[in-house]
Amino acid sequence: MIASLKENFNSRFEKDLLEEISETGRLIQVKEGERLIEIGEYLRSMPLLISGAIKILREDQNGDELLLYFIEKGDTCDMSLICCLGHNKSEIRAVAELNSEIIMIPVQKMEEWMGKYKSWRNFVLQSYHERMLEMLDAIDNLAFNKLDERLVKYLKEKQKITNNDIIQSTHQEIAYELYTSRVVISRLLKKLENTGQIELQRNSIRIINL
DNA sequence: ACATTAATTGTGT
DNA sequence: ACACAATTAATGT
Repeated sequence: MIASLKENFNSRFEKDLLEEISETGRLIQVKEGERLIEIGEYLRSMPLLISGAIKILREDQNGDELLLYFIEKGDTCDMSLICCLGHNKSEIRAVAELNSEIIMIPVQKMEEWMGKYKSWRNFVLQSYHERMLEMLDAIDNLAFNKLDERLVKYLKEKQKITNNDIIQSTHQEIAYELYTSRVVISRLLKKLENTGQIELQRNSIRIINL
């Protein structure tokens, strides 16, 4: 566990902290599609992502999902940070996008470390800041209805987390994540194909140049 | 190997 | 948004 921990967080955390993490955290493995956090749940530990990727979703009254953002290795889930600290219910759902490894840290410890380790405090604050900016960006895109931009961003993110130029999803799945209809996605993808940025295949999309 | 069905994608209204 | 055609994948016989 120490090894995988160091791989991702070595530069960020001091030695003592790394040790404490490996002592108190437990390493769990999740399979693709598994739900980590459900809306309304109380969180008693916070996740550090070692490998893989997690997607964070919001749900509306009808039970429809909207993709908020992805978490990659080396990140944590900021919503769960807030929930833990405030002892609130989760406002979001977390689903594993890929098979992933996660270290779960109990709330008490993370509170303790906030005072004890500067690197921990910085990590928390910085990732919180990053996510905040990303959220603002997402809100902009929603407000101005730039669906094509959202789609491009989605494709890029997916390319990044899978480390693969070929994206394995149907138009329907993408539409569901971006909260639109399949037809809209199909048309937008077609445009991107015509401008030579992607190549469309059945059940998959190849990214040429975004 | 073939036929049938279901799912995915493209397009016009 | 809806309807439908065309294409492809999945399944059973």
